[in-house]
This record gives sequence, C-alpha cells and structure tokens, in this order.
Amino acid sequence: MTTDCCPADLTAPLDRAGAERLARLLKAVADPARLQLLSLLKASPGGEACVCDLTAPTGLSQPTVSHHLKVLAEAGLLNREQRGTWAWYSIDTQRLAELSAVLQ
Amino acid sequence: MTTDCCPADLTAPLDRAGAERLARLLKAVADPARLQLLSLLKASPGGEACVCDLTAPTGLSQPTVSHHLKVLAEAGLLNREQRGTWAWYSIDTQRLAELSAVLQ
DNA sequence: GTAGGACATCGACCGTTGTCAATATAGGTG
DNA sequence: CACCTATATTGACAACGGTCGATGTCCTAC
Repeated sequence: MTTDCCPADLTAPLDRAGAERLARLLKAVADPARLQLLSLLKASPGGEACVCDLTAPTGLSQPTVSHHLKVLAEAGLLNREQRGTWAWYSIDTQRLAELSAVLQ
Repeated sequence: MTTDCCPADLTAPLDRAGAERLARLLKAVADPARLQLLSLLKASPGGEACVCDLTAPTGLSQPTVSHHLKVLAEAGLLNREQRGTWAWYSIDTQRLAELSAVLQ
C-alpha cells in the first residue's frame, strides 16, 4: 500500500517533513505539460514513447520536454530506458497508483 | 466518476486546456502546508476545524493559514461554514476522491 | 455605542519554476 | 576519422507562489 519513501495517506497526522516529501511528489504531477506527457505515454502503444514523439503533440521545445520528463523520472513516476540513440520513457504505474491512493 | 468541471482520467488524450484545469486542482494539493491542513482536518473531530485551531499545529501565521484554506476552498476541496465569529472548514471528500481517481 | 476577538485582505519580499536558445554529449553510420 | 541525429545540460529571463506584518471587516459582549 505504501513504500518506505512516502506517507501512506492523509488520515495520519502529517508532520512537516512528511508533508514536504509528499508535496514534492504531487508537484511533479501538478503541471499541465507533465500531465499531457503522462496522458500521451498512457495512450502510446506499449505505454512508452521517446522524446522525439512527444515534442509535436505538446507543442513544446525538445529541451523543455526533456526537462519535464526528467522531473517525472526523478519523482519515480517514469522509467527511462536508453535504446541506441533514443530514450524511451514509460509510466511506473504502481508508483502513480500509490500517489493516487494517498489522496483517498 | 467525474464532474462537469474536470477531466475523468489520464487515459484519454489530454488537451492543453484540460491539462491546465487538472493541474490547477493538483497544484492546490501539491503544497506541504495545505497537505498538513488536509490531514489536520481529516483528524479533527467531526472532520472540521476553525482557523484558530490550525495555526499552532502548522506553525504558520494566521494570514498564511487563511490563504491556504482559501486556495483549497476555491479548488472545491474544502467547504467553508461561518458560525458566529468562527469560520469552520471541512473536506469535500467526494471532490478529493475524484481528484485521486484521476491519477489511477 | 465601544471594545475585543476571529478571520480576510493587502502589499511587499524573495525563492521557485517553466520556458527557450545555445551548447554539449553520446550513439549510429559512412 | 567525420557527420548526422537524438537527447541532455546550461544560462537567462519572466512569471508564479509562499510567507509575513499591517490593516480591514465582521461578529459578539458588555
């Protein structure tokens, strides 16, 4: 239900440190560009896509897309796999489900 | 499962407008102070509390607490009820559950 | 009416963040 | 090796957001 890194839910009184860790996770998701990227990854065949496939549909520059993907990956919500020149990103569905469960 | 105001989930491709609306909701929750306030409200008897009960446990000034409660209320996540001099806030659990469901 | 208490609003400061252009890195191909 | 392509990093700028002190508003009690 929870990992060692994150608070389980809001029912337990949240101290400042726990609140900051959880907020850091939620901030990763609370951005329109990153939400679009998540939905694009979810809709992609195999649940994965490379950076070059994500710039056009979002209308963002390549560095900006890379930046957002990095933020999501550092939050543990995306997995990154290098295949030759391409970097393939996919959603860590369990991690995202855990984050969703916190708000229940 | 969803309201008329918010996207249902991430499986449907998210356009920029939908992503911005959803991000606005998530931003309301993606803050340590507001997460602490939510957990305090959840742990309070009757699921409600007035501002004066929330300043000490958060260590924030009264204006700052009022500000955060307003942000959460404007996002539809809190209900506000005035009783005499006091303002009582409570969580809109359904709205919070809907937000949680979006990340599934 | 006057005084006091609870909450909201205002104004300002400052750190954070999203964005892009430019550049760097790294892998593939000839 | 040189060249191209995909991605990451850097640097800079503008906009946003959290915080507090000071002040305003509203209700209650005397």
